[in-house]
Amino acid sequence: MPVRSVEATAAQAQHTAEAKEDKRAQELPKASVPAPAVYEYLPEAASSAASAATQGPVESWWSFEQDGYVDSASGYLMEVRYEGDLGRAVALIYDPSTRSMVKVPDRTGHKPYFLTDMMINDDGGMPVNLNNYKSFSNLAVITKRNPLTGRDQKLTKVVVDDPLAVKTLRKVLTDKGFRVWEADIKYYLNYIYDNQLIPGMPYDVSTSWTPKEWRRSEDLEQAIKKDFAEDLKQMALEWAPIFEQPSPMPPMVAIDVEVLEPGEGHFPDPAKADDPVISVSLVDNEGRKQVLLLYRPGIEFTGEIRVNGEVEIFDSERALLLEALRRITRYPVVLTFNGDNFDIPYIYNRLVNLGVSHDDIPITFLQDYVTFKKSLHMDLHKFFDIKALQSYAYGNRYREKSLEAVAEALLGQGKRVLSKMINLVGLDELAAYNLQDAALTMNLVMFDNYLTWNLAVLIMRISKMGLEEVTRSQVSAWIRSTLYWEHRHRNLLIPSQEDISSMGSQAPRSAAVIKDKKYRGAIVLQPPQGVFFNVIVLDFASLYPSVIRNWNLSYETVNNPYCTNYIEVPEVGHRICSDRKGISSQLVGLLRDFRVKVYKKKAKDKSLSEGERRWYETVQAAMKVYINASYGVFGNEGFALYSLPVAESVTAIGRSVLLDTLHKASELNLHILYGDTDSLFIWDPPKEAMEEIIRYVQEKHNMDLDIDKTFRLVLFSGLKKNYVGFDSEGSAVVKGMVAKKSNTPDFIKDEVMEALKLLGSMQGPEDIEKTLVALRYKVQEIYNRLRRREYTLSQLAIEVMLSKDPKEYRKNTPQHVKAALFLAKEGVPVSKGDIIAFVKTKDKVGVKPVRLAKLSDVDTSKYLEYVRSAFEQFLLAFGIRWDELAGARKLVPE
DNA sequence: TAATTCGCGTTCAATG
DNA sequence: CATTGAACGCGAA
Repeated sequence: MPVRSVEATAAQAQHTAEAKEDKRAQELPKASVPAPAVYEYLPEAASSAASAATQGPVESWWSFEQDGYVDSASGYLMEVRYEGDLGRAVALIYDPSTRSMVKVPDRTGHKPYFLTDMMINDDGGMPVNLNNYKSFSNLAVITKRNPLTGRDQKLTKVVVDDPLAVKTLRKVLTDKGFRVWEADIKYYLNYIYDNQLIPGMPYDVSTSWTPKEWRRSEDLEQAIKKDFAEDLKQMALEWAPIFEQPSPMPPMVAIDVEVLEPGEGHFPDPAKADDPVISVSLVDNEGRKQVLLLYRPGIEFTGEIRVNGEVEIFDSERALLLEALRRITRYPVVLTFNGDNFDIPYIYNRLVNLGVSHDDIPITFLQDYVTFKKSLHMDLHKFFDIKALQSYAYGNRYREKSLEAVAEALLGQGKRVLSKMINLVGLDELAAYNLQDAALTMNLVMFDNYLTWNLAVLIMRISKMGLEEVTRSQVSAWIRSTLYWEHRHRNLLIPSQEDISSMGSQAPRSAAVIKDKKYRGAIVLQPPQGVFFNVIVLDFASLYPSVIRNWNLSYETVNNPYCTNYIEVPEVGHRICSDRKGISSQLVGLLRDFRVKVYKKKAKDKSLSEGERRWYETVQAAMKVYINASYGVFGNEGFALYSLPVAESVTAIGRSVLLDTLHKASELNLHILYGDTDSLFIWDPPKEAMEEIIRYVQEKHNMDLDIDKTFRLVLFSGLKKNYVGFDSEGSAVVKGMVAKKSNTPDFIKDEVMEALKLLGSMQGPEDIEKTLVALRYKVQEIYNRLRRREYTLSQLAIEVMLSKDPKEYRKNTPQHVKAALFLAKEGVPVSKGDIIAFVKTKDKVGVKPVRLAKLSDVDTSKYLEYVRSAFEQFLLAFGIRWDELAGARKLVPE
């Protein structure tokens, strides 16, 4: 939803919505447990404002609070914004000594600008006259090194008074045929880059920025000087403090808002805010829990539910909202779950509807999100939607990005279930429900010693983006930002995509295996079919990042005609410059070395405290997210430094390293069973040969080949990316199998896991026979249960995610979409990202949403097919087909 | 405003 | 009605 229009709509709605003020309560709600306080709204500063809060326009409700602007500050830099009213960048600084947020408008005189090749005439005049443009400030001649040519280049800096003017003036110049650079960078990021600031770190700021007592570690600096590559030492010393400095710990509050629902199947619209807010909850990181309720005739405390928090009842919705807002904005950091799209705009528009002036509401609508004038807003819905974090930091533990799903997966705690429609529940139940949501939101940031918060802070420091930006953008924006900052650090011109693509050939030189892909990826060896005892899995530690580092891969080092010395990439033939170090190669190398040589060790160092170890664990996790994505972004057309030859070279080198290692392995008479991208499965190897191959890879390729797993037993189905390994404790590692997939019904997953226990108990080949007998019995049992309908609907449910809105499916209508459309018809809203649970039915459509289905609708034979394919995958390892095991005739139901 | 390719299983829908 | 390629979702790396 375009946030700007929210504001406009609210403004228009303003005069229609007045005079909706709730009548004074005729009676107080009945006494309940705990006894609620009934408040009349009394602002702290002026009692004369008390009546104003419930009638007529509010005069200076907000301005009696300090606006927070200061000339100088000392504390953690959390965000930089551009404020149009001031016409300046404003830094938000968290000051730990007062535990508050202050705002420091720029005093360094920084202004928006962009670069062009239009040079000033000898007489000082301009080839294109920009003086007529209102926001034009001045021109300056500067010199930057062009990373593509490797040469210094004179450029004209076009300085303006307003970031919007960058857009106008760049067009003026490009229309005249001049080239422009760095015109797409958001102004506040330019401010950070030009001042070489590191968000998340402490500063003293007044007319200039000075780092404030950054923590250093003597030991670490020694280690860097000793262990890091020559070209990275200086950079590493400069970077080290960002991993050592403790993270800021400001007071935080999580909030959640409940609104009266407009009717069955309809949801409140934040753009209109027609329906009253009936409850606002605040839960902070020091244990305070508050809930502000709206009095409604007929809705009372039942006394049945204990509310774990302070409860207050307001007879005026406006007073409730203003008071809630007053409390919320005292906190430097505000957390929500979906606050960008719901809670915050709702509060804003609702207050406008209730007659409060825009200027009196300390909420601000920025370009991409909604926040507070003097506090930061972190929307966890956006944060947990960041794919790189989902997989590398949270281990893919959640799939759906709802509060319910994320909290259940990460905290083991769900939302409260309402006993009836929210409009009708008693006030105690409403309060408990509302509080629980805010508490879950707070916990998602605090669990595991503030893992989420610390991750955000570390990524701020690495990416050089403010908290609000970093928690709302994907990994490619982080990497772009880090690289831009490094370009400024080295006085390098940031090239345009066109500069990069026109430098050398961008055409792919390898054919992808899958159609519609741009270039070839990794090798997957064909595994055998069978049962193998004693299997060692070797894998390359961070193969692709190591390739990027060792081969000096970067957008400016690949196919660069300005280079004199080259190394050719095997198979694809791209030429890698060896004259100088590539910037992304260095960044990836730096993070990789920090992670491997320092922080993975520190995370396990028993001489450190538990708290320190957890911090370093988070540090290494943040680095992992970064380096793992570093290859992929170069293959993404949307990435600012997109370079197909870089991505293609990475995979080509990866393939050649794997193949060479494979070749060496066979020379050593090692029996390779399987391998995928960066791994090799070796059958019962002699120890010496293993040591030999590890040494070989180290010397020949300068890469770490590690023993990743030692399997007592591996079952190969004969399919790629599909096997089960058992370690010495008998616990199973299942890869790729039907039984592992999230869209497989639970009863199958459970039954397969049971069966795997049988298999895991095999000690040697002699046990195979009797295991098969047990398996046969198990399958028969499943069949019988299915036939007798002993599994519940939820065990039979198939859960599939809508990758787009149901209406967007044009070519096909998959089953989960059919079920989703069914739900939509029943008034249940369904949209992109939702997980649809359905069962297979005997009717013509063949599917039904679980919540609308009965056990008798279920088509048993379809489920038997599912069971078959799940079991067949590991039966294949024994060379047995399903029919042989189950006896085909017996298993045809009905 | 978007990290990549490789591989498998199920289902849809076009084709005859 | 059988066959087949494409669409789709999900996982491995």
